[in-house]
Amino acid sequence: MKYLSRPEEMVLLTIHRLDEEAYGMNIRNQVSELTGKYWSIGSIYVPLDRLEQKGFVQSHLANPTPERGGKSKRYYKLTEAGMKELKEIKKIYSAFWEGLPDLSI
Amino acid sequence: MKYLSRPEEMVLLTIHRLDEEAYGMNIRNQVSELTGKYWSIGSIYVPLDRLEQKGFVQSHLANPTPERGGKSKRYYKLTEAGMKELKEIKKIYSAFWEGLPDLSI
DNA sequence: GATAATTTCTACAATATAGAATTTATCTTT
DNA sequence: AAAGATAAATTCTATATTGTAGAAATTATC
Repeated sequence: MKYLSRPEEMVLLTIHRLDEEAYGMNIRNQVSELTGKYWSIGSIYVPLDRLEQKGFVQSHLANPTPERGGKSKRYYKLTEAGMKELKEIKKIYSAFWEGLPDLSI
Repeated sequence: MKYLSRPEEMVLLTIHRLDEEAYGMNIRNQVSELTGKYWSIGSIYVPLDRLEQKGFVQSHLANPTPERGGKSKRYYKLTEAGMKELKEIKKIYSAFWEGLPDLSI
């Protein structure tokens, strides 16, 4: 795509928002909350993988926590490129939305 | 998709912006101008068709004009559903962007 | 051993993107 | 004034990429 797709953008913004708490399931919860819709596991993890492939985020596996349950959390953070991409898309976006009757930003 | 894709959104906003002058080639020119990038013919017409299938725009073929050249223009306008969709996406979008360090809307 | 929280993996559906082909009007030339 | 050249626009089609769902696997505590 020429730009971040919408799910990619939502996930990327959510990683930024969650900061130190940005791991898969948490991201999913936050996206669900902000949109009010159901997001399948894949609809979060697949974009996450692709964002990492494109160099917009970096991840690392954390050590197990004392809470019950499974695999270690994989934490994500934005890279410089990721931040730059967000700024780019915000600029373009504003150009499209500005000055429209009934819809000004 | 859960929401308008980004190209769909750009095309839809541009139709709204161009108002009475919203036909394919004109939409393409405007999108190219606002993004500063190349947009192929298909990358405009395919989303246009899908927007119409989904009921977000309506089109009609105009009569030939006195200028030289080919097929009649097909003009597009937003439907009620299209306008509603834009408002919906704007609301969601704001929720994701608001209150972020370095990126507030 | 059961259960829980998380990630990994995989398949299929939908959308993005490019550009050739087609259509149909005016322009140009004779 | 007819015939071919040219131009503006749309329609069509194929391939690449992205979206979406959920089963399977992993690994911790109860």
